Amino acid sequence: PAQPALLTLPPSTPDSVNISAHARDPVANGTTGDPMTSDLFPEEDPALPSPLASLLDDSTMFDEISLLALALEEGFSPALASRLEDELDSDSGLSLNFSHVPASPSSSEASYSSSSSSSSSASTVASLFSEEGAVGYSSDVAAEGEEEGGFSTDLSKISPLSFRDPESFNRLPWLQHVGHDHTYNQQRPAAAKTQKGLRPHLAKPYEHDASDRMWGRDERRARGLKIPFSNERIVNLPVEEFNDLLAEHRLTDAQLTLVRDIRRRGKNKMAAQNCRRRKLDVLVDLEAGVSGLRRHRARLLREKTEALRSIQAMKQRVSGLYQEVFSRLRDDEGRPLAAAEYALQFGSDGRVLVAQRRQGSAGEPNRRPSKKQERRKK
DNA sequence: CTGTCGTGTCATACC
DNA sequence: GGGGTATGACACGAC
Repeated sequence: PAQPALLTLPPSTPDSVNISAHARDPVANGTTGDPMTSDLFPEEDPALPSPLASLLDDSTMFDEISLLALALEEGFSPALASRLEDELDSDSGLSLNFSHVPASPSSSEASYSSSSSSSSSASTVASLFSEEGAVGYSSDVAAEGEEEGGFSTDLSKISPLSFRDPESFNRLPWLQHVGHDHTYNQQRPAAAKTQKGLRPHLAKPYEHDASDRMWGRDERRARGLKIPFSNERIVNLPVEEFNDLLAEHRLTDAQLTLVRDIRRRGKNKMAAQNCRRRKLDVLVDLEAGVSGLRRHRARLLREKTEALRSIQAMKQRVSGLYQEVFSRLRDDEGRPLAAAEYALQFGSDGRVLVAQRRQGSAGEPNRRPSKKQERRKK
């Protein structure tokens, strides 16, 4: 015998009357609108009147919950997942599947860059993506490039978060198959290409044929025009030294043009490499952001499901209390009230009224005239 | 044979 | 205005 003590009712007022015969007067049933009461009866189930009928309409809620449960399987539904995938895969020209990140600026890239790139562009990159943005592009590093490819084998420093560090980026295990060597401005031993036939992707100082071809082109042109210094110097020398170099040698217009072209192309080649690496960085960051948002979304869905369950439990509890209260009500002759004919109304002032249901309309109770009874419950 | 990838180069905009 | 950088677009060879 649970005590229905959850309903707090105000004292009886002059408006309060007991249920009587004329309470069932059909004439009065048509009127509505006691502003102090709210109609909370279910219209479709007179046998189960409930003050939270509208909320107890579970047809949508359960659907929602079941959908949520489905969505929670992996944080989101397959449909949403595929939609996300589609959105993510759209354009960009680059795959988002970074389990096999294809492009990898080689470590020797750093050796190829001039100090100038670490000033403006690198700082811009750093501000956008990482403090480490494009570090390592100093002429100091350029000296290290002499080690022919510069494939360090210090794997202990490898970290998945080291994408932005060109050195460690290149050392990532899943990138190690990319053995391109971009020390284009250095003379290479002819033997370098001989490794290609054995293990092309793992050959240490493997030189990309395309780069060889292109670099060789300028190299040949330079030789053809008898440029008296190396292309490496042409590209990597600081402006002042470069101008000094040009001043030292009396160059023809053709030579001058070629030298400036070589320098421009070399600079742009590095810029392109940096640009592509940044693009990959952006994609990595975006993918991390997507993962974070997916986790966040899954958490919110879990919380929502939990909240819905809680609401459902509360509704059931209230419904039970309603039934209990109603079952204890009696008319003037001591008979239990028929749930099909009467229902409880709850006023905003805390009053609880027994109202007669509207004739013809199964669920809608009569309001004002049926305020025949108001009882206190303790 | 075709598609993809990596790269160099060019054109262009911008600083 | 020259030099450098950033980036989209394109070409090309490798795979």
